[in-house]
Amino acid sequence: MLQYGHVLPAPGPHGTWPPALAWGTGDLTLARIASLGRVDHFSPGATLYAEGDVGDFVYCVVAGMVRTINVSRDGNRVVRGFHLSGEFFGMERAQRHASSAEAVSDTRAVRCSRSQLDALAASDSQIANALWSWLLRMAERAEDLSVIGRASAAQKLAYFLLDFMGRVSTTRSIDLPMSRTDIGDYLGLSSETVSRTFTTLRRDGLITTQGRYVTLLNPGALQRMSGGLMRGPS
Amino acid sequence: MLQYGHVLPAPGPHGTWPPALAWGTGDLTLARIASLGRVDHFSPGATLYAEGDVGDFVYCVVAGMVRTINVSRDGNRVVRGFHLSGEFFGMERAQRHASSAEAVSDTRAVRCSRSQLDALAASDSQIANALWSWLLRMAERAEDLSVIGRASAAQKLAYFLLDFMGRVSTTRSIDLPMSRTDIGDYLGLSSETVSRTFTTLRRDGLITTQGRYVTLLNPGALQRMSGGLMRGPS
DNA sequence: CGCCGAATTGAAGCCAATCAAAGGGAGTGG
DNA sequence: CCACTCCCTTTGATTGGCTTCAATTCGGCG
Repeated sequence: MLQYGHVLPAPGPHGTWPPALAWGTGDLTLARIASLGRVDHFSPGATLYAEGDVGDFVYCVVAGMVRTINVSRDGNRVVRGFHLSGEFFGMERAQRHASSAEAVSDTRAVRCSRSQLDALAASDSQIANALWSWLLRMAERAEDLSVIGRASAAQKLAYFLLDFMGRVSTTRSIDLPMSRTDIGDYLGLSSETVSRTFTTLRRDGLITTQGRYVTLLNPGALQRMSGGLMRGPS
Repeated sequence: MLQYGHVLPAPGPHGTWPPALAWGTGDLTLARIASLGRVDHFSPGATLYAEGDVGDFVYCVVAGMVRTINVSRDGNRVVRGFHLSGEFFGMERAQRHASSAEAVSDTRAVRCSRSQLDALAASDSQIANALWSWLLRMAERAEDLSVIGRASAAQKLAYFLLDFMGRVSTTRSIDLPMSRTDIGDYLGLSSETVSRTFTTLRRDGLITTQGRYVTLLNPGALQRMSGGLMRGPS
């Protein structure tokens, strides 16, 4: 993180505020972005880039899922974010990547240089909008995360599920290809606690699970449970 | 934040990256900022503005300290930040303030409209630099806070003390006018735990305290204790 | 079928929150 | 000047939630 969202002051030198919020990952924009560069394939666990790598590139997920992570000196792992189809990642302040990026599931992602993306955004307002939406999302998520540290395991997981539901689908079923450990390292919980909390939510009739798929039976209750951490359906 | 792009050298689509990092709150800039508007005085506990207030104003602390806070529906208080002399606050994305601002100690602060500040920053590169530094600092602190949720009480407090030492003084003595409760609400701890942790650090010979003043006897040990949360001396 | 990693479940320990009480320090009024 | 009060801090005791360690089950794949 610490990508543009935290730092960029305005939606462009003379843009309106807030910018149109169409989270412009419709097929058109996604296809156009994908056409920017070569689409590479990554198997689960593959590394797209490592922390400290120099690279003036920006990435966009075309299919699958990518996680960005940090590993501290003492071996603690922090998952900074999960990135889904149509979402950008790898934009950072410094020239070196502050996080590593790994494929969670079978993933196709396109890499393009910043200059390319700049040029594209300048000529394509849809892409510019998509980028802006992304920035706003990053900023909001950063703010959420600063609050989520105080929350209980159930609150954190409820937040996590609602966040994913909002991002990934129009239905109440979501695909969670990442492991419990990944989720735990994202929310600041142990994998066992994540598992236990899933069990609790299941027992309380709030969700059902079948393998990687989770169905949110009662998003309203989850919303209430999350304690208003979510900032609207975004 | 997110409103200053028309004036500052946007690092986004068309700017250089990263921007120059001079943290330009030298006396000159501070004096110039203070000369921008009327300098108001606030007694401890006084409210500068409240969450939800509409106000197209930006603030800069001239002397004293300001805290920005949120109170959730169920009464939980979160301190978003402490703002010292020369630091800006009140810049927010929306037109309404997302947090309340209160004076911690006797405080003098200058308020100016965004348009005024824009104009000033456009004509004064020192002030533009100060604003940029402020944005970067905010970004870094946001990132720190997203990690600090995972830390132990001692790690959090060590981080807090080091952060303040870096901001407030060139010596190892810092003035902490805020209450234990304030610190706790900032770090996500109870006031009792903050107090206990101070006691522990004192007993271990890492700090001494006299009233509001804390002396860091062994910053290196605190640094190690904080687990590398701090990102350099900023 | 058997293997291996992940998920689940159980039991114990630890850290911080909470409840409760005692100890300063500053300001006020007698 | 002293006594009193109020608020914050400190310390103690208990509780609760999460982590850790450990064992079992589940699911995918050769």
